[in-house]
Amino acid sequence: MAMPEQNPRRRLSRDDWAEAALTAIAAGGLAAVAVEPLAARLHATKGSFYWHFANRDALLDAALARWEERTTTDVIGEITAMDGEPADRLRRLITRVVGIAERDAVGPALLATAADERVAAALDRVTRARIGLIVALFEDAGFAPAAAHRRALLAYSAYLGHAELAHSTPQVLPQASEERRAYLDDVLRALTAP
Amino acid sequence: MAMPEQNPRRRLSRDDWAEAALTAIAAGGLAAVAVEPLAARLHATKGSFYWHFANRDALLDAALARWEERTTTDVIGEITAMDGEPADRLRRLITRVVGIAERDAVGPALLATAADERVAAALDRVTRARIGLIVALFEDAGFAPAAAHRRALLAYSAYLGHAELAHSTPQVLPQASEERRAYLDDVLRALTAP
DNA sequence: AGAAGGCCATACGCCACCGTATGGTTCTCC
DNA sequence: GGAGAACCATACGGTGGCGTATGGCCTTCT
Repeated sequence: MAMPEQNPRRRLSRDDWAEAALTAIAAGGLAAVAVEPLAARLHATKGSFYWHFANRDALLDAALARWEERTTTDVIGEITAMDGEPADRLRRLITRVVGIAERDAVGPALLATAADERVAAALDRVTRARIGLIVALFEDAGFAPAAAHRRALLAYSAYLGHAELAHSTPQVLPQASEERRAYLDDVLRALTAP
Repeated sequence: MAMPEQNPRRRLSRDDWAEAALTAIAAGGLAAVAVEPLAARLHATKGSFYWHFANRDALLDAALARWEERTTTDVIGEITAMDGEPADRLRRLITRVVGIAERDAVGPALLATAADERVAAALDRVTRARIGLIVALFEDAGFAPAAAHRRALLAYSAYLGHAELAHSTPQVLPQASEERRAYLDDVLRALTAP
């Protein structure tokens, strides 16, 4: 719940607005991206906004691009650059990515607004990139392509569902860190079963 | 995309409005539930709405209650009333429920609006009921309580994720029915592994 | 120092939606 | 077949958000 827009910075950048838009999406979905309320949160007015952006749509585009890069490019780069056993890499990907998902609510919010064309396009790219990464990991782990794809789909579905649970009804998820570890172990065991 | 509100029925019931609200939620999230557009779709005016409901909030409550009953009570009743091997019941639950999920977009839309108190409450009840059912199935299948709970969580996460994928980027899911069968087999195998 | 342009506040018209008020239809039941 | 209730349309004021216009400040460069 950190609100980085509090510091008394006078002049705002385009990125400040995009970031605020992402915060709004996480909090209330696409519909929550409204220029005037955003301006209020940033202690500015529409005058500032409409200098940086042509309109609300342009802001959405910028926010989506920002999210897409942050949640795909960065993580995927980190994992592919990693070495070690496939099982280890899978484990690290999961722990890493689950941590991110539990903090960031933008993804779930966007999934609900897949009706919007631009959102659908961004989701499509992100989804394929992520699944592609997981498929590669399973293939490295020795699964045949078709089987690897199925397992990757299952793994990614479980990831998405976990992210949803984490931000909608987190109480049902294991809280204590030992329980979390046991759960992760079990998930990995199931996902990598014969 | 069936729009059941087309038939030239003159007078509307409370349930007609609730149903239209659910359709709107599925299409555009909570924010899409707007009285006047809904009235237009139903070929009526606000005059009708405000006779049946006190305000927009009352409509949301009614819609949520309707969804909650439909997606919990009904399915759970059907499965618990079922007999047969645990594995069979699990399989039938999955096929049954995945079919529903792929058609109905209300769940994903609500997950994105968990910020709303009433939505959170409904989600909490639905989530617990569903997970409870799955836990019971895994226990019947011979898993110890803790392990059954972990597996149920994984299964339910996968289900949620699958629902998300089905309505946001369905292209990544297996399309042909043989592929779907192979995928389902693999998922069941993974979920019920040692 | 002063001019130019980057950055922002204020004020305005517009539209979509909410909720209310009020009067008209259309059922239902005797 | 007429009274009362159920149901609905129309019209209205209020609010919040979008986008534009315009003028002012603040920085930067010369």
